[in-house]
Amino acid sequence: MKIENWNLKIKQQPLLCVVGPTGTGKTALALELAKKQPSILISADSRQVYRGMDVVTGKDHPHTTHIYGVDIVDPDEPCSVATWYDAVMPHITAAWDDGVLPIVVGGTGLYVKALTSGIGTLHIPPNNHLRSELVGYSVSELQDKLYRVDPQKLTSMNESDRANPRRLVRAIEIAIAPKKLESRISLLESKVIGLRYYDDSNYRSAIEVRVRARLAAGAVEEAKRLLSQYGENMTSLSAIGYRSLMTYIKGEMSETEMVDRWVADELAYAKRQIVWFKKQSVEWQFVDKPGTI
RNA sequence: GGUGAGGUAGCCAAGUUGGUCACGGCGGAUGUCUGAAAAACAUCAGAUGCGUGUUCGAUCCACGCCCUCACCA
Repeated sequence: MKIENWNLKIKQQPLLCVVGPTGTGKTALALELAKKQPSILISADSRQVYRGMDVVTGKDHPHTTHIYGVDIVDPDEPCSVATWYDAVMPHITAAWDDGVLPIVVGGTGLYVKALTSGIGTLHIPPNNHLRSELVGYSVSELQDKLYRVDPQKLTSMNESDRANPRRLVRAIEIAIAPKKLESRISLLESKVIGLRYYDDSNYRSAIEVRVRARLAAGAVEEAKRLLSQYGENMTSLSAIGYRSLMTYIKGEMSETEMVDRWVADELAYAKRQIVWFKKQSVEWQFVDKPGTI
C-alpha cells in the first residue's frame, strides 16, 4: 500500500462547509465563496429538504443559483440523514469529477458530519416492523431488549442516551440488522468554517428580525396551505415556526404568543447548534451582524 | 364601599385534616449525540404576598394589612 495514493485520493475530494447557528449569515458567506471559484452549493438543512416548505424554513437563496439538497421530498414523506446523503452525494462526486468544489451550507450538524466523518451505520435502513413493535416499550424494557442483543452497546451508552427511547430503538435495530460490513470511512478533505456572533446576546435580535420577515413574506398563508393539504400530524410540520403557526391558526394561541414562541424556539435551537458544533472541528469566524464577515 | 373567591418559582399549577430537603409542566442554564437531529434525551437552578398571634413546630389555623378577580352598589 502506498500512502501517496491515499493522499492523492484525498486531494481529489475537497469539501468546503459553512456551518453555525441560525441567523448568522451562512448563506451569504457561501454565495460569496462560490463566486470565487468553480463550485456547486449544497444545503445541509433538515427542513429545507421538504418541497413547499419555503417561507418558514427560510429558503432565501437567489433563484439564479442552484442549490442541491433542497426540495428532495414531499412534506408527508419520511426523510433522514440517509435520504439527504443519497440525494446529495451523486452531485458531490460529479463535482469532483468535474474538478469543481462542493460547498456545503447549513445548520444541521449531523448532515455535515455524515459527509465529513461518515456514519458507519448510515445504510442500515429503519426496520418499521420493529419500530412499531417497540412503540409502547418503556425505557427499561428497551434497555433489557438491547442488553439481550448487544450488551456492549448498552454499556457504552452514556446516561443521556441510555434514557433516550429513540436511540435505544435505533441501537436495537442496528444490532439485529443483517450485518453488511460497509465501512464508510471518509476520504474527504474537508474544511469547516463556522459562523458565530461575538456576543451571544445578538442572536435574539437577529432571530426576531428574521421571524418578522418570514411572517411578512407569507408564513401564515404557507402554514395554512400545508395544514389543509396534509393535515397536522407530520414530523415535517413539527419544525420550528410551523408548530407555533399551527396552534395560532387553530385559534389556540394569540398572534403575539405565536411570535414569541417561534422566536424562543429558534433561540433554543441556535444554542443547541452551538453546543453541537463546539465538539466538531470547526474554524470559527466571529461576526457582529449577519453577513458582515 | 359591600359580598364572595383567591394570592405557591419568570408563567401555569398540585399539595400538606400543622411535622425532615413542597408534585408536576412550560420557560431558563448546562450538556448528550453515527438513519426522526429545527428531533429525541440527560443533569441542574428557582417558590409558599406582608405582618402579628396560637403552637415544641405554620405554606396549612386565627387576626390585621396589601394585591388580584367576580358580582353587588
